[in-house]
Amino acid sequence: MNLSTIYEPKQVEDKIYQLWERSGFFNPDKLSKTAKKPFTIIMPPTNANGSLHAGHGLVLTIEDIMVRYKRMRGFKTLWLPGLDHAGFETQVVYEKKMEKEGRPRFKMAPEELYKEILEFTLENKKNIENQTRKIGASCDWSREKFTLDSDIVKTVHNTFKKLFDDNLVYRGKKIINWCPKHQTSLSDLEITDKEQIDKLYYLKYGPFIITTARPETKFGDKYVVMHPKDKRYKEYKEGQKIKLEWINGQVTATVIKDTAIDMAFGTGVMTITPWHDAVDFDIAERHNLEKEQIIDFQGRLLPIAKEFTGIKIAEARPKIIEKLKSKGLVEKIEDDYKHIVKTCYKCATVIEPQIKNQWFVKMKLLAEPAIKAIEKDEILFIPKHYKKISLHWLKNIIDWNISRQIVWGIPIPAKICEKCQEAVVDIGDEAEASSSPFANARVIVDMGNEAKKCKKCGGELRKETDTFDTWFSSGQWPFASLGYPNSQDYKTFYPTDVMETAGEIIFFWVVRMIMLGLYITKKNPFKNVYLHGLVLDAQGNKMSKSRGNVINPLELTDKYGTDAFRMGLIIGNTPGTSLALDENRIRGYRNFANKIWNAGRFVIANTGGCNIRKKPSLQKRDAKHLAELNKLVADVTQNMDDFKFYIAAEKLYHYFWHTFADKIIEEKKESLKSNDRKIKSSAEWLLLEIYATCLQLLHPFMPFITEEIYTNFLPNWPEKKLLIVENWPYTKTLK
RNA sequence: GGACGGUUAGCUCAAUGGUUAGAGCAUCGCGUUUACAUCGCGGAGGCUAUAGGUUCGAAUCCUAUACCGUCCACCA
Repeated sequence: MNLSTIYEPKQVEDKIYQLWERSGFFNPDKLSKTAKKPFTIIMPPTNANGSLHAGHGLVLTIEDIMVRYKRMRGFKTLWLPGLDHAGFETQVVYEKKMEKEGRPRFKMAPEELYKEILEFTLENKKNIENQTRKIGASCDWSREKFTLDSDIVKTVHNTFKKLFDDNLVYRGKKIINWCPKHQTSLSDLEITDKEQIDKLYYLKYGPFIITTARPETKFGDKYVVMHPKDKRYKEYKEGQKIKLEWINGQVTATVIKDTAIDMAFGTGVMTITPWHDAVDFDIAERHNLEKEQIIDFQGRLLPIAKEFTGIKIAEARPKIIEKLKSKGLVEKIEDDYKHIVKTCYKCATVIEPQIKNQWFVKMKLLAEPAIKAIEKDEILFIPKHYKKISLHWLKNIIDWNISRQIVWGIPIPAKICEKCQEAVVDIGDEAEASSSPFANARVIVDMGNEAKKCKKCGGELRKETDTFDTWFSSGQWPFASLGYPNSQDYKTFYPTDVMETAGEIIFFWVVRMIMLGLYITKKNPFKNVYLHGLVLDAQGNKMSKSRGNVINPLELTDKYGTDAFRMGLIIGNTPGTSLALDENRIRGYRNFANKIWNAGRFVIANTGGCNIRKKPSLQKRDAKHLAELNKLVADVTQNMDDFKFYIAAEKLYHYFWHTFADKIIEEKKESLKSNDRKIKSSAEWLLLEIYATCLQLLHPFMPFITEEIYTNFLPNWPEKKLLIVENWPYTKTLK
């Protein structure tokens, strides 16, 4: 190894990745026949709407470590990569792009928009795949899946049909979260609470004083609600009618008593707007009250507002108050009313609750088996506290709105009667599923055409235009991506072993995968859930485009090498806690890579004739060093099995640098000069043995440099393989 | 209002009830001995947030308090 004293990652990484890809060992079918026991990780499908960020770097590194370790342990190891169309997320990204280009989205035909986003996604695909390779991910590209592949769409449709047939899906006119900017409904998880200070208005409503922060919704209010036990209002009876003067003239109010009222808030009386408030909606449902829309889906007032019709609500509010003042209906106004408003998690627009016909999944029954599985520890969470968090959420679960009014997604395979709104789920004759991923993703899913007229009323049926919440399809990813129900892969690799993803999306994704997996396959989709935290910048701030502190992982791998980048992500990062990504640390691990390189140069130069398979009788001190190494192997193996990669990596770092390089090599320099053949050969064998073993142990963490040295510079001995499929040293110590 | 975390060296974080609580970065001193200056050797830096308790033994387990953070929740 007559090479430079500096390790040059750029001259190594691409070459080595190609070597691995050509070897075929990413594919479990190409591994040794002795590899029988499967080990499976399904990669969280990458959003196909941009580039990799540091968080992806962490996902790929952690999973690659697990996968490389298990592969070396002799498992039939599958790491299945995937891409997510990421419905709403991608459409938002694309709309922003269109906005910049000055092209309004809502003027575009849905098919056109779909086509453009598909093209955009395909462009990103190559980019993302190459970046994934740069991180060193040893995933099986031959099995790559995309959430819009026709076979995936088919699985998703079948699941939807089964839910519908089992009466677990319904189409209902319920109050939903409506984003006026994006013109779609959102699930409860896609809402961000924001604290805000507004005015609180005390208004005279007949004999009552009511409080509201949203006078613009009050046009249609005709129910006045109070707590049944409120003594202040005991003279008013349920159902009692009261004539009173309101914004646009006289109205008749009806008294309603409901325990949802907080007697301590304001005056203990409120009027309700069931169309635009979830609490009010519930009250109206309980008492079977009329509901009326006041604000349209663009956020403008409807004709019920008379002279305010067509005005945006923010603009209308002060004008309405002016009118109320002129009529003497304003009692007082508080300026510092602090309250929570719901906003769209993507654009921060204030959510306007609306009543709309939407598709919902009943979650209570689906949650029960998941609760049991988690309580019985059939699924283990790392870190443990996520068990409690999941259970708490599952036990308080509410129905899930799975329909979105966006084009970029899997169409909901249903028809709806124009007349009576009866829905038919019609998955029809789908085209045969294709085995080729992504390329065959279809723009529009073929729907069966059997149902033409409504069975109930004979009315015309129209195709549903809504698409699924993207999490509805990714919630089925473990079994869908493996080709449920008939494929050999599904039979071999499901249930999977580990689901590794960001703790942030535990409700969005992980828990829903458990529910849907159990519902469809009757099996837990995975045995372990490993959740990592956020990757923050060096100052501990969340990375965001607006803050301008986004770290591009590729810049770091370029600067310091992928191996150093990976070590920087792993060491000091315990599961579940966020990690401040400090460039200085990565530089430290680049130095470590260099240490490995130079120690290699020394070992190889001084052990030329040594055959590692022929162990000489060791000097006493050397035997002690070997015993110490074996202790390290046992410890590290245990750490790997316990998912404690941060400890394993740190131990290896320390052993290699401060024990092997600093002490053992220095000590053996004398022995290597010795004329006593016994002393010399003992030292040579020991150095080579320790060095080779360290390369094996370090390989999951630092795959490039270790493979490069192991394969290209270490002497050849019988049965030596590519490091990626070399036996994990533990198997040696077992003998 | 509920739930879940966290508090350890200047900074970022480890520590599987058991020697003297460890790393990296930063810092200070010394050192070019042909594997490596992307280096080596050495040092300084801690009442492990606070107060109790359990234990032969606690950073670690329990209780309370304080502060920081995250998530969930329908107060108009």
